[in-house]
Amino acid sequence: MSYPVGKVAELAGVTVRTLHHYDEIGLLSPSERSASGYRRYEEADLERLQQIRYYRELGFALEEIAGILDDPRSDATAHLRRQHELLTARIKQLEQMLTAVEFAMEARTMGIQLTPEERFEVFGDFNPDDYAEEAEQRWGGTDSYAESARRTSGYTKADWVRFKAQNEDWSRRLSEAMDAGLAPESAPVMELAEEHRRQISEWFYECTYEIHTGLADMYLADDRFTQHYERIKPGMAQFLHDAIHANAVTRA
Amino acid sequence: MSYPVGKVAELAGVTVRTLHHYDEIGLLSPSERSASGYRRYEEADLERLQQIRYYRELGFALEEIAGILDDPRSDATAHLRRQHELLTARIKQLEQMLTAVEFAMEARTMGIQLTPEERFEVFGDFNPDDYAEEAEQRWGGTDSYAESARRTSGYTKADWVRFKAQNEDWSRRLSEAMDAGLAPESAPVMELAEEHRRQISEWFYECTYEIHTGLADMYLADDRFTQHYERIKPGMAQFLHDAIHANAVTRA
DNA sequence: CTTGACTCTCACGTAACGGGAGGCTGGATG
DNA sequence: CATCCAGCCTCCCGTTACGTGAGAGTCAAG
Repeated sequence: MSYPVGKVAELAGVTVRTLHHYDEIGLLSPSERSASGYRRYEEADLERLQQIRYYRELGFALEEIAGILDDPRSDATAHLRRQHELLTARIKQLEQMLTAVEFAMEARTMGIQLTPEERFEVFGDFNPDDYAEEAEQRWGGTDSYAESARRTSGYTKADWVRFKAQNEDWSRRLSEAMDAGLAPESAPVMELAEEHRRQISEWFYECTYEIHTGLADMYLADDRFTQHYERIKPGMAQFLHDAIHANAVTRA
Repeated sequence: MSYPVGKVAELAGVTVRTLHHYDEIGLLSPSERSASGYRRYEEADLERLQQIRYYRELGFALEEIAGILDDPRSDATAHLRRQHELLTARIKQLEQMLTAVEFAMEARTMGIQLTPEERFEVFGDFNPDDYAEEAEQRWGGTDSYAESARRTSGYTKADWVRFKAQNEDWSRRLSEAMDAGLAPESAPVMELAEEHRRQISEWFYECTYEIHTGLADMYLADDRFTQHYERIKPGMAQFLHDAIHANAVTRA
């Protein structure tokens, strides 16, 4: 299954010209061309385009994106993790701007003058464009790279194997709890739910109880997730969902 | 009091070149020049620059911004109001992107394939740049302008006078309630707090209870706001603060 | 009175496309 | 089977919002 340029443009919400441009500069070249020279985009190309769109939205330059995506040290999961952090930071900043607007509004209705510093407080040290640059510095290519790269940017294959093992161990114990006839609300099962949450936090992003229950709902709402758990053990999706909710209620 | 170009650049978090550029295209020309030709920016220039920065951050083109800012139908308050709406919308979108990233992450750890539609769902109809364009359309220059302009973009002087009157009436009644020895937690005073909140919602932006209590805190934390109320009546800042909090607790 | 930081005005460079021109292609249709 | 017409191709020039010096004047401090 492959898609022509127009279809991809429509899907991704960009123009055909943009895709041509990405091809020209080598950022995203379709993995195939038809006999007549038509561009044909495969699934993998779409995934790359998805990453490109996210990084673009976060203010990265195309050349930087190329560098990031072609860096063999970070895989798809690492990108998602990084995007998660960047998005969180960005939202935080916009919320600050929102507060600043509300402040300015109140000041206006009361005829209060803002100081010059206050006017631009929120833009302060980082102007919005090169906050990508700031991220660059944090993750970029210099000294302290080694440490932060491990934490935020990319896991080694060994790490990945370790995570897989941890995760399988966890789902085995969850399965056993079900066999033992324990209730989702029981203490040991809630502890397993909590462990699940901590695993996500440790390996991917800070998983709040709110996010966690959101995931739990998704496990039931989306067939593919449901089936993932159902294949491990029938009833597990519902069981895990209930356990996560129970855990969130009692802990949060 | 006026500032040289370098100082302004530092304050606003832009380069000197950017200010030169804004001057060239007539978007922001300093209200004065020194004898030797140095640019001197006044307070009013800073306010305009502040507006420019916000609209830029929201994705508007410089020419559009010039049009918006020079539109005599909207004043500073209208801009703030509009920016509030746009920022809220933008944050909402980024939060959707965040959810999408979390989704993609979960999908990955379970080895689930995303459909092409899902990959770009969040970019869907509006690509992030021309969502300013979308806003343009909503507020821009065509048919249904008259209505929406009234609601979101600019108030007439008559409206403004009406608001001032409403507001003064309200603060008079608040003052009377204090004279009558009513407690901030009493029903009639909480009703006045609620009225305050509704006024903000009606005239400026949707003021949730959370935002409202935030404003209340600010009335105490920021001297200028405190003094605004203290000048109406000593103790009013604290009184209003308590009333808003009491109202939020019981209503929300 | 000199130095270093700041400012001025050209003027060319760049990133990320937009928007045609001119010409193939390929599935549907009379 | 010819004929559309939408979709695709490759140039190639235009645009926006600045970046980046070059060369020269300005100003407060020592």
